[in-house]
Amino acid sequence: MREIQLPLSEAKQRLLDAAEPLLAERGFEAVSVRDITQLAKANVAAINYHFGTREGLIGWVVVRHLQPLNDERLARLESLERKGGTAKAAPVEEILDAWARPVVGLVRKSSLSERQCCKLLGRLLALSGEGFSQAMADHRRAVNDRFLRALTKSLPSVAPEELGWRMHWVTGGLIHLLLYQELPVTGGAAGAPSLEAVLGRFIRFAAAGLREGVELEPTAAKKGPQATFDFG
Amino acid sequence: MREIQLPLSEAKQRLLDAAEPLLAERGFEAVSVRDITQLAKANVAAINYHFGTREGLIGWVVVRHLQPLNDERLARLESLERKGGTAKAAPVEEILDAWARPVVGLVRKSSLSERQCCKLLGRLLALSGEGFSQAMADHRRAVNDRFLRALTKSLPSVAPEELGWRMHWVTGGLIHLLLYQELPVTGGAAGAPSLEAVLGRFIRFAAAGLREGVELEPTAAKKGPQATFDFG
DNA sequence: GCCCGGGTGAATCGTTCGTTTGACATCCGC
DNA sequence: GCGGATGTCAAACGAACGATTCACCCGGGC
Repeated sequence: MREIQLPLSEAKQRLLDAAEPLLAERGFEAVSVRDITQLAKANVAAINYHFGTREGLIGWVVVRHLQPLNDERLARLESLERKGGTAKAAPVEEILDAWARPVVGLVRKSSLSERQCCKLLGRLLALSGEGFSQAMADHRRAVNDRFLRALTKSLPSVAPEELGWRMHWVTGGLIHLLLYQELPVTGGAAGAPSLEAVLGRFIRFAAAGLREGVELEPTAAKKGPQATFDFG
Repeated sequence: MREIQLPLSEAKQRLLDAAEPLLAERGFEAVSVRDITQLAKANVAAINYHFGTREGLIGWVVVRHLQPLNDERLARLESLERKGGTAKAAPVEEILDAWARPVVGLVRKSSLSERQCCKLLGRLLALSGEGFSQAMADHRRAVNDRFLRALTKSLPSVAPEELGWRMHWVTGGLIHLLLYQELPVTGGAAGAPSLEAVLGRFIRFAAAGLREGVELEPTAAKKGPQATFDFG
């Protein structure tokens, strides 16, 4: 499922680099091809020439960010499961860490500012699969399934369907965190905490929510039908 | 702060009734005045005549839904605090109930379908105060402050700033719940649970997250500076 | 030298947008 | 009956949109 990262022509690169901060700040609907080409110092026709349509460019932005995110999520989860062996289930915090933490790697690697990259990622995640290519949508579903399975193994006393709902809400929390990270900071006495710190606190919060109702001595797992659950 | 609900002319009413399902389904940017007037069987000029501008109409939609929501939230919280007296703090679940549950009342009362009303409310909450009138923004801030204060009283061992962050994420969860309620349902063995049921499970989940780190015997509250925190 | 394909440029296409205009309809107080 | 609000209507406005056209430039192969 992991696609090769084909090298972009310099022109495509420049157009994408111009588009991304605009899309991050204003959202996908509020950016015109003229805004992008003007910032990229290119001609209006350039976008249609290189990407076919405006939506084609948006699609590139989507895969350029969500593909690495989902790849890294999967890689961390697999590393986690390899480390623990097949028998032992990974702790919830570590699963959530593998799920949420890759964001900081993307933000670091991106040429965008931290604020802009977070906003862009938040907007992309908020799409929830709408308007994705089939391959992207399938990949996303697969990652969701893998994480849900890991969580089910880690929290056998919580019904898988309930875990799906809870991850759905956790996803909403992460999106809100990425989109409006600056919101709660205003007026705070201390300075804004770093993204890593906020994510750490978010993971603890989310883990507690996922664990709700779990006794210290886990009851036997009630194996329900393994429904496909798309919590994104 | 509670504004009088001034009666609308029949034309305004009809335009708003036509606009709301469209805005719910497609979002605020993807609905044109012609879409609205066509559905309302009115003339294009009607919107500008009755609401000044397109944004004026959107503003009416905002207050028509968020004002009652925030009013009901405050009313329930006050009723909760009256019931418990000034000394005892309300349980987290009940505070969250007062915060989240009013949406089902709005959905019931609305002429929109449950799905559309939820989507519209989700979109409105996702605005997070952007593009609100000053009065609406102030009201929202006041409600947030009240709830944060109540939670701080109920969970004195959690730093108020931390509670602000956690409510920020809970807000994201609620928005995601309202916007994509249908998402996790596909493929589930059982039918879709009702909105009330989902909200109840969400409240339990959120309460567990808010309580994270709280010991059974609460430690002494560390009174930090009461920063204004806008978690919406 | 020559051509030819990849790429750029200015200009323009047709469409849709929010808003405005001015003529016309309707109703109420006088 | 008549004048003046109060709305509604078709038509048109200017601006912005995504997309396209066509002339042009430039580098490597024949």
